[in-house]
Amino acid sequence: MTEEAPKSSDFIREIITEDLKTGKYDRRIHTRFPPEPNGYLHMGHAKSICLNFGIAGDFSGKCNLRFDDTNPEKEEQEYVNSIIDSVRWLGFDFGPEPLYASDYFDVMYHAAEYLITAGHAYVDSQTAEEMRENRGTLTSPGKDSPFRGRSADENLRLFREMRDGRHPDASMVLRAKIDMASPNINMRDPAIYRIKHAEHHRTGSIWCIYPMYTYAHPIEDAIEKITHSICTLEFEDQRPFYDWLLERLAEGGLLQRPLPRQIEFARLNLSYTVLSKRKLIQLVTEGHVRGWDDPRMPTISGIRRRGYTPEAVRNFCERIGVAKRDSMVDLSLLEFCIREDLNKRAPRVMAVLRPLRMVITNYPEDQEEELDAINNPEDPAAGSRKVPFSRVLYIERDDFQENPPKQFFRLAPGREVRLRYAYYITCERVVKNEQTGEVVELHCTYDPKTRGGDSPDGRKVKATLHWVSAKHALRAEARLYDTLFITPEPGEESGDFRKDINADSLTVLDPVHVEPSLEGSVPGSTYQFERMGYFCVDPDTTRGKLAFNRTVTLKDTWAKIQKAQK
RNA sequence: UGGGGAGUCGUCCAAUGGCAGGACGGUAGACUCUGGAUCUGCUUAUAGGGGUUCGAAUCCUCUCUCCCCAGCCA
Repeated sequence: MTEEAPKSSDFIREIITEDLKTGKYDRRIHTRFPPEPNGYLHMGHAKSICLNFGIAGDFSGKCNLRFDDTNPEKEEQEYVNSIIDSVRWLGFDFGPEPLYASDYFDVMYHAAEYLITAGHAYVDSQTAEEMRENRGTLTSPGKDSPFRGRSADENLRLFREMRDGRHPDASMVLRAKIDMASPNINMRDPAIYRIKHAEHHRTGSIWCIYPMYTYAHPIEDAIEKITHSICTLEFEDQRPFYDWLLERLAEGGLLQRPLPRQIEFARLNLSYTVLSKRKLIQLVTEGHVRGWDDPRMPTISGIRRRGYTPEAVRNFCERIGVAKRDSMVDLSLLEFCIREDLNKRAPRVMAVLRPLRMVITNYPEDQEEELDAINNPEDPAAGSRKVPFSRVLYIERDDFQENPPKQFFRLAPGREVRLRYAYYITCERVVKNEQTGEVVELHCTYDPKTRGGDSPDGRKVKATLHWVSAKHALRAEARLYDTLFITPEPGEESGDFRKDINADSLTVLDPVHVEPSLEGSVPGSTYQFERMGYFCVDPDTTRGKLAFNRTVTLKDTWAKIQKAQK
């Protein structure tokens, strides 16, 4: 079988294609996505997930979901659950169960004993401060620890005592013995095992020593026979150690070749948002948002609740590409992707967000009729539905102006417009609150001959308005979201991203009036509110009241004109 | 001032010695019972200098700028 080059390629897929050609890994491709369960997954992880699982798919390989759970103090089962959920939601299959680094603790421990025996590791009894001082600086070499010369026997004895709980946290640490003068600080005898008398979410209190990421990760990859270990740029300096460790272990016969290869790519940055676990956790704990799945959050659970689809996210990840240069992706691309997807699949409905009452004065008081409305012009198979019409309606407040500027061609006094799928109407009278001058109601007349929205005499109107029948409308709540931050790079100026938080990122509209066909909509279902945007039903919905999240607005030419005029 | 990376339209990604291209954005228009969608046009880039070559974004060289590394975090 000949491997076909994938359609969308990148430097990583090129490396893989080459490895396949040379038979380096016996024509086998195996990647992994290795999150630490210490937070919720976000869009940056989505990029990595799509890359790793995408490559597995492209090259008929496999991709493991593996929890990198080597630090019990920060990890929780709740995070494990949410991560599993997010990966599945994105549409990727890792089999019935994920894998866990903690399942390899025994192997890692024995590998450490081997390293000690072979003279490649030693127990250091320096304090953390002493270790830091002796590490040197970026420009000056480090100094050997006074404990560096301990015999293998003593090291082994001490390491076992560490394992057996005979020493308190931070009293000693196992270090790889490499070169304290290396220009690469990561090679200056990095710590590989530390003492932590902490309960692990999976191994409980079996262990009181835990491997460091630096040490654990290469071994995890090797155990799983990963071929290409793909990670982000900040691990680039770590690669020499990754290779060093695996080589030592292979030499000792603890691992078999071919060894996995680490490849680094640039992490995702998205304008007007933050993508770092530390910052996201802060947004949650400090109450800037309502939780990890707040629809304003760039977490997978957040965008999901916001109404994004897995298809849109995957498409986004494909469009942003993969490279090694630092970059900042425009939020507009993400929005484009979700509009593109929802345009094809979201049923259209009419909903009035900011209602203005309209009375059709020449429409009989007790008359009602049902008008045909198309469910999705992009999808003929979606069919049509009936929408009730009556004498009193709601239209959008923004669709009327008493003194319209030249480019405004919606409703105004004396002007005729179309009510979508209904009739042509003409504004005859504007009713105002005498005190405030606020427009409270419009009196209009309709042309019965235009039923359905077409004029037999061929006369044109410049605007079509959405509406709902007041009597039939369902009252609902709508949550409109704006970016969580007011600057493209939050915190860039001040150094504190919280200073750039958008105070108006959430607008709750209540009540909004939606057409009765929405009755009984279930959480997660998505609609296009015609002319307003894409909305999805929030889990907060109760039997009596629908709650909607605005996923994204429609492209709005009129808003653009208004903005340009300011 | 050590080491490791990276510099191509406003943004993201291509071009692997042979016409710098695509997408998003922006903009102008066509069409339209969503100021939506769709379609069309336009817009703008190889960090800088020197060199090799018939020919350089690509190779060599010098310079500049940006990012990462001094956790018993990952």
